[in-house]
Amino acid sequence: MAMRLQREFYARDPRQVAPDLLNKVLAVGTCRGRIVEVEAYAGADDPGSHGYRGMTPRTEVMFGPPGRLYVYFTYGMHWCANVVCGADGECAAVLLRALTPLAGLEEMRERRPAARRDRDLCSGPAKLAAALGIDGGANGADIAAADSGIELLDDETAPPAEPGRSIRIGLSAGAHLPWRWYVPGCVDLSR
DNA sequence: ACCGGGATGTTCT
DNA sequence: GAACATCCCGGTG
Repeated sequence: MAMRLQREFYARDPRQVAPDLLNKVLAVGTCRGRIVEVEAYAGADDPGSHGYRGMTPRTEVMFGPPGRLYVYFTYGMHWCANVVCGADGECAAVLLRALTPLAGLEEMRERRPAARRDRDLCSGPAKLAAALGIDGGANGADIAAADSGIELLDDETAPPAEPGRSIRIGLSAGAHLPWRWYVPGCVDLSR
């Protein structure tokens, strides 16, 4: 029996939440995927965070209450999804970087025609957002609420006892901070 | 396999 | 005007 993650789960430092999110399940409509790669973004301490220079219209959700989705548009064509963490007023989030597809694969293939194999469907932050149909309309969605169309579930698969850890991908500022976690050996990780 | 470049437009300086 | 928490395609070996 899969249980929705409660708000207290998110109301912590994103560097604690991030490894705990490994092997949790993201559900959007009939599509489901198991989280296998994440990155933590803190606010004031973190030059890699969108919120490093303070709140702007784009980053407002990141500074708000935990358990919401922060969805941003990048490179002129891609959406990426974060889970907002920490206390209300703090800037903190965890970027969802890769999933193992579990259900709704046919729908994902339709949304991601460029994916040649199923392991390419969700193996990157913009890929998984596209596969599950997450876009700007989901920004600010409260995934801890009972009536949320987007959910994070615990199906009692424990996170890896020894998760892989590395620096974050694609950053210039804050590139040295080792705030990426992943399921070692998983074939669905990003490139 | 690896590498290089183009797509595309919002956001902030 | 530059940067960007990316992806895809087409080249070469």
